[in-house]
Amino acid sequence: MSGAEEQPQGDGHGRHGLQELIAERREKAERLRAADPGAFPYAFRDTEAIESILAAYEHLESGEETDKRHRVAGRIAARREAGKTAFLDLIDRSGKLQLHARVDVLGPEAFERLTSLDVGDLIGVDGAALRSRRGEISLRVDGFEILAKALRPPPDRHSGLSDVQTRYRRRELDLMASESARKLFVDRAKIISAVRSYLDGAGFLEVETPVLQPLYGGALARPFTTHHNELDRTLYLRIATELYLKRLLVGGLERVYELGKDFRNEGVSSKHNPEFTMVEFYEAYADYDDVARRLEALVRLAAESIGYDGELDFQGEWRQVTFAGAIAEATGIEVLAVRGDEELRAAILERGLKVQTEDAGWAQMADELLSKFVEPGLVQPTFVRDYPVEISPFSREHRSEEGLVERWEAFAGGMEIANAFSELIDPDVQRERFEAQKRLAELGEEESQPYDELFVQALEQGMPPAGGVGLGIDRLVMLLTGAESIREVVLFPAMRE
RNA sequence: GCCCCGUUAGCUCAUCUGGUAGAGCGCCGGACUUUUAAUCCGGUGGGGCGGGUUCGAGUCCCGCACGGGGCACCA
Repeated sequence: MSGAEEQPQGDGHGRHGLQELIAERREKAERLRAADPGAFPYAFRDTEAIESILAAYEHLESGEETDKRHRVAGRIAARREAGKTAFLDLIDRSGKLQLHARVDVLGPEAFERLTSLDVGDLIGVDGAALRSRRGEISLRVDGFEILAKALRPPPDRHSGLSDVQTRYRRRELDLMASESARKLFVDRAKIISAVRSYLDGAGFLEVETPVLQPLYGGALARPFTTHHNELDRTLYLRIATELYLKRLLVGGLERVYELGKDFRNEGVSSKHNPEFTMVEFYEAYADYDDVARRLEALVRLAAESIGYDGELDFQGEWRQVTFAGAIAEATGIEVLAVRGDEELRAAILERGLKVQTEDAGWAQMADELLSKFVEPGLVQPTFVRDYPVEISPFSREHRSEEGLVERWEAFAGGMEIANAFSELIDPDVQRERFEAQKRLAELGEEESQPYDELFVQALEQGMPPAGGVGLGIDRLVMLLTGAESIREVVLFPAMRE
């Protein structure tokens, strides 16, 4: 909001701009304080959620009144006056309830005080349930307290906020104006709760590992860099929790998960926010097929938790395709038959596919073929399995396919939502993978893995065979709520200044 | 980083080729004891920022900021 709010001096015109609206509301607040030192109490207790009141009186006939008293608190969303009676709409997190104010119930002074409130003000109400003649469940106002004055007018109550800029930067306005926005973030909370509930129920231990890390790792991405003054050292905001969680398996915690923010210093888009929420879970004595079953069960539970009834089918086992097979089906290129930079480049150019072939190795090109020509078509939940080793530095070699690793990525709605491996547990192979990443770094690859000696030493202590999964929570929420942009499911998404 | 589009009242939107910027909601005053986008009468508020062309710019030109979509990178 602009801070440049100059007052036109003493010319008497220009009366109802924003400054004048605020001034009017401020004067009203002052009058309320002056008239009643007890105005704006510090608490209003023993309220019920509007949702539960609505549910309790479903059976009432139109025009029927009760003497059952309830207390609710919330924001005034609308006001309809009709002489000596008035209706107010009150909203709380759970819903909207109509209030019926009558001068014969409240007396003229309180009635005047109530009807002179502004849309946006917060009140607490005490009253009896009824269903109005027009059929709406309501509360007759027997008493009320003004809890807070809104000095600024709320967004339009019919059309709400449609300017996305304001919706994201001023999420509080979006939430107060839009029931669907409120519902989305309630759903997000339910989904996260379902994820925890599944993992807790399956014997996984929730843990917390460092966000500030001396060395970043566990994914291929550029980090945010920061500095600790007292220790005088560079620290990185984590890009993944992978390496620390695997060290916990070495330590014997056997089943662990962490749900929290990762940070990647890369572009923003409708599917990417620089800080995003990820859950990673690791299971000792399991492989990538075992954890695929877990992901299916976890997502199914999350979908049920919000009553998902969309197009995607999360029942049963999801479809499975192989990395190479999916690419062959979509492009006609058998990537495993042209396993060299030049050979694959030639095959791509021959078909005239729009793929970055300059300065790109076999694995990068193959991965781009997948994300460009396969991923958008993966609408129903699908596992793509058995990736090339070059782009999977922490994944265990495939038990039967040369040059591949036991890794899958899960896709749904044309978007990647999860990534998993049979974890690499052999320290010597892990050293070689780090060496290979180091060579890539020397060639200028910015997203290569730094060598993590402590991690390798941990593997040298003996790590159990394990399956591990990373699931993007924001994308899961997008999928289950039908949101088209990650900014819709993140309360305060990253924006330019 | 590149390309295209957008930015007008507190909110949602209009404004033909350049010529005094309109509406609904809101707000203020009045009427109304079952309204729900309540209604009726009267009043009220404005061109993202910086330059340029022109007698005159919301409108044409240049630059900037922010947003949206696409491309590139990524989960």
